[in-house]
Amino acid sequence: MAHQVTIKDIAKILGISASTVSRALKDHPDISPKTKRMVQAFAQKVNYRPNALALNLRRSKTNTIGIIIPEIVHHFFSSVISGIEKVAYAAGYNVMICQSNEDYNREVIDAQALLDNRVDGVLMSLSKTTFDHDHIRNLIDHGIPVVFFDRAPNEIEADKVFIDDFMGAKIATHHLIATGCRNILHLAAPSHLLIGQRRRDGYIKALEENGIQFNPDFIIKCDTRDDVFANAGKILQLANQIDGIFTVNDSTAIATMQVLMKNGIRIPEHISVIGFGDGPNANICYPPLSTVEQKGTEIGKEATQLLLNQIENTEDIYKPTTKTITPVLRIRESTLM
Amino acid sequence: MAHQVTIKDIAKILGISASTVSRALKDHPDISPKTKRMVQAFAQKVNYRPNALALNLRRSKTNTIGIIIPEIVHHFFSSVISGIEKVAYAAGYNVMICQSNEDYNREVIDAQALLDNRVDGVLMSLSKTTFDHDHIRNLIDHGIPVVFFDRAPNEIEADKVFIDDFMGAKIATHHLIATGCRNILHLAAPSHLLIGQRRRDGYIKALEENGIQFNPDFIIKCDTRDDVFANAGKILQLANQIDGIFTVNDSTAIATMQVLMKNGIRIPEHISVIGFGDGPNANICYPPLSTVEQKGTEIGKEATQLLLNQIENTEDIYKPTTKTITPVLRIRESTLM
DNA sequence: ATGAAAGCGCTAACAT
DNA sequence: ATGTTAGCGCTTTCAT
Repeated sequence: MAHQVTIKDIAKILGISASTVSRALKDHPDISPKTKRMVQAFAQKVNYRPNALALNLRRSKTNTIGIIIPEIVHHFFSSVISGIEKVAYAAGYNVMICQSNEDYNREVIDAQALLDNRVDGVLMSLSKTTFDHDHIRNLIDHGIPVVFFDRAPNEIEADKVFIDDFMGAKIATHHLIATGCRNILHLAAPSHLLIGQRRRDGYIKALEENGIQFNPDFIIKCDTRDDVFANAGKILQLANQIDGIFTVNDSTAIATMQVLMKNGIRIPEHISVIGFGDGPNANICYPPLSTVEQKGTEIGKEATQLLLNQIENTEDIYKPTTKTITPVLRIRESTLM
Repeated sequence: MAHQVTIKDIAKILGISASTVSRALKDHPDISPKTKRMVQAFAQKVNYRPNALALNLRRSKTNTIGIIIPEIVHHFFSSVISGIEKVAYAAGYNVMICQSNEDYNREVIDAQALLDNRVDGVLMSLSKTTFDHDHIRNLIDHGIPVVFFDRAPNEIEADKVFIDDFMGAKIATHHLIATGCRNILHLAAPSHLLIGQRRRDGYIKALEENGIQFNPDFIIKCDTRDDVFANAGKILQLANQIDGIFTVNDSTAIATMQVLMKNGIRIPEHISVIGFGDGPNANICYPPLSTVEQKGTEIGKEATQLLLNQIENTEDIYKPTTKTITPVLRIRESTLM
């Protein structure tokens, strides 16, 4: 097992001091060209690599970004990670990932572990069970910048990156209207959830902007596959009054299409259906689902960029920004052209 | 911004030496109960936390596991990460994730970065463009244990964890036969890919074990959604000679069902279909797909366990193991009961 | 142009 | 029972 060669090793072998080696390696002007060449050539030969642990301790800087995420196995979140990873890597940072599993206690421990390891910054999305934010304040108090994505606490001033749910819902509904729909059903998430509320508002706004009277009967709380089956009767009963459906997420849209088609309703000829999310199954279902792309990768990239700005601008006092990413329409075959 | 309190700080305030503080904090028997109480109480009060950077350097041990994975946004791989994360966390380790993006050069850089950071071990799955393994040997030469999952090099002796593709295919085919199928089509991956070959062999073996004559016409190279559409004619032509289809992955199965149903063939009444993978869409498609679960989480857990064994058993020479995870059948509605 | 020494925070011989 | 010292690998003043 090969021992990692250190600056001291090089110094001893070359018969010079460690400080000279250190300087030579980083091209310090004081060092004579001859010494530099010698040291650099030798270092190369023995495959010298600085010990990151020692550097970290010395500089109190790790070039590592911490991530706290509710769950990794989820298309949206894994896309975010992927985006983070890309930008972080390009800037010379590593990523340390913690999964809270939607558990507040775990999130607290994760935050502490990242602090203990002196990560240079933290990107996080709150767990569903997090209502207290002392662990986050603790990070910030210790000078660790935090940027939130997707799920952020109102109580904390920090950079935040969101998808624009309102706009996404509006765009989706506009698309239905533009392709001729006039009576549009919305399958919604409960309105105590922010996304439920925002997407619902976007839907209503789009109707309004097109001079379509909003009909409260055309909103059903129904945001999971099972919900759709439970509400199948209600949906089918409305089927002959409507010509479009906007659902709060893709899996609801897909289940809805299945229920409708099973009952002889053709999509999009009789009813157009549009979802929200653009996960992998939007392409695989039948018919391929028109939907709104949630842009996880871009959210991850943006959040990381904001974090790096903060990490590298240590100078002045930082004014928190909130960035809103506008989702884009993915038109497939479940809506008319 | 709160300065992190150090052992030295505590020592100074309490008027004792740093070593006494250090010992008191870890309940060293030499320290008097009185001093211990004093130190521990004070440490608690000021929320003392050991600096992981200093510990890492001192012990040349980071309690961090490195992961190199081809891509994060992929159900199988993200499940593996999730499994890794669980076991690692329970054992007090953090995870550092690198995404090779199926790029050999990136993989080399990632390996080096993990080495520089002195991770205690590495879990990896090779990128598709990796044919040289010096970067991996480099890790091992420097005493960093490496465990592979899913994609491993034959040339390297190391722990490896795989899903048993052969067995999975056999189980799937057996299930079709057990539910009455006799003429089973296999939509296969190219046989130069290991999984293509192994799954194909499992299919043939199952036929054999049931005394069913293997018909070479009943294997079509077809392993993507687009492939299915391209081969739709061929598949439909065989439709009246067959009663079951085993596909090499789920998306192929789903596309096949769509083609068949569009042509009036009922599933599973006319033809049963079974896939391989059990990604999120197996539940969402219509009809819900019977398939073979690839057990990503379990693979991640097993691999991590093997790695931890190696990290912690530094004593004797290590004899590499290969672990094969047997996949399990997920029976849904695309096959008969 | 180079070297010696101190220090980042912690621990573990080695004193006493 | 406690303190002193040295050292993990590196950088950086401060000499020379």
